[in-house]
Amino acid sequence: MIAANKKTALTLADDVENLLLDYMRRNHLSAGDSLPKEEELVERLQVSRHIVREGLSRLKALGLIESRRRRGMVMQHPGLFMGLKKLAKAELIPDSGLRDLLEMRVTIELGMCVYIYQRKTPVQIDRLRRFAGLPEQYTQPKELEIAFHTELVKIAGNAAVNQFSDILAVVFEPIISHRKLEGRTSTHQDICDTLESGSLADFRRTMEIHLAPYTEKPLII
Amino acid sequence: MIAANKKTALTLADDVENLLLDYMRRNHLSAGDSLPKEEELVERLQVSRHIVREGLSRLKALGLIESRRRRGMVMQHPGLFMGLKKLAKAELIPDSGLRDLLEMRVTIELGMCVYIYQRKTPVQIDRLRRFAGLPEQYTQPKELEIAFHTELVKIAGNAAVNQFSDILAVVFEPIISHRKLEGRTSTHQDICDTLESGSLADFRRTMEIHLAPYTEKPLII
DNA sequence: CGTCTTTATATGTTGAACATATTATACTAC
DNA sequence: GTAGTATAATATGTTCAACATATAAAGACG
Repeated sequence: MIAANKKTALTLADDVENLLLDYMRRNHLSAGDSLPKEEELVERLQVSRHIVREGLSRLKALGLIESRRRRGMVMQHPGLFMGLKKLAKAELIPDSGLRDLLEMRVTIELGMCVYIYQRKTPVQIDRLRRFAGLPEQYTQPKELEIAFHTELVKIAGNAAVNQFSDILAVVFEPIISHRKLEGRTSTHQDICDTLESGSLADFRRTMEIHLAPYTEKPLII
Repeated sequence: MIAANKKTALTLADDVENLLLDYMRRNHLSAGDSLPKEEELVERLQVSRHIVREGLSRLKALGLIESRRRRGMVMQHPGLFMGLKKLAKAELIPDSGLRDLLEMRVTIELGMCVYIYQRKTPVQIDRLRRFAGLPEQYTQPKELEIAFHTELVKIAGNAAVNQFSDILAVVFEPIISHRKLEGRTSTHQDICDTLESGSLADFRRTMEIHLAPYTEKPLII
């Protein structure tokens, strides 16, 4: 198990990127704080302004900072899945990745049933019902299916899961097989009903039935 | 609900980043393919080389490409969670985010029980046992706890989940409360045993008991 | 045919300069 | 003194023109 197949020698911009990340960590910077200005970084790191800007640019790509003229580079609340978001939007995730992500997404929803049930409020259920039974609002039934589940999982109130779920909502449409969904025996209406007035066990069972087409063996495509 | 609080006018580097992503999508580029060389991009996009390099640098930050001297920019299989990985390594995820991620991670493991059980092999179980009962290999019991669960979830064979789980393994150690784990009634050995020779229901119940400290109400810290 | 040398090429790095938006300051008017 | 406006200062945005360097490809040589 020899260590390095890594030929790629570290470039100066790579170093700057890491040094900036390290600077943020050491100084416990959080959203709203600013980084030293480019000129100062040039002096402290002893590299050209160009390289500094490349390093900063990478932090922008990660959604960590935003640059504002005359104010400098200010930190943002980092989106946990910014990279995934860009990959998804650019449709650069290979099919194998999409399948894994779909399995992951469905698994999360199933596992989150407990929290959804625990943390539900009447308002949220009302809101959810709007996505449950009004297909005429959407041209494609698939979109309705996705929107409903995106909304459902939001009830659990887990911010990380919500970001994840929102991003994925865009990319699943093409890989969901409509035929597989037709045979199921529990509807979105049923889910709303059991969530509102059933037991946790009822709700979970309804969800399991509803998601069965996704969890069965040869997973779509 | 007025639309735009977005003051940040798009910079040229932003455009280049998006154009490059779009170029990859349109041409169905995947790992191994190369992008046009910088000089060519300069001509086609009519911006300075510096700007082109900034755009390319951002794709590097996302792990989408790697630059090799004299060969150009070649695409990599994109890590789905490259952004999260960098945030985690730099310890830039706020505590609220870590809590959500831990809940997400535990939820996934619980939901993945079915697949773990379905896809297990004797070899994997043997490997898992190495992390189950040999605390002397680790200085901190917490590290053992994390390593075991990281290994366990790998049996499901979901690449996306594996990446996610590997990244998170590094950051959870500080936020896991050791005291809460002490009272539980199912051990890593029990998990191995039921996975090997119990029913799916047995395995799932053992997992639920084991993960109970994580799923109980006031989630750590 | 294989090994070494040379050359061409794409990325890596630097410097100096100018453009531009926006904050901060100074100034005017009421 | 406060409000509104003109002015200057400042940090980021952009460009151009070089030179450095690693390395893949071509050529020379045994």
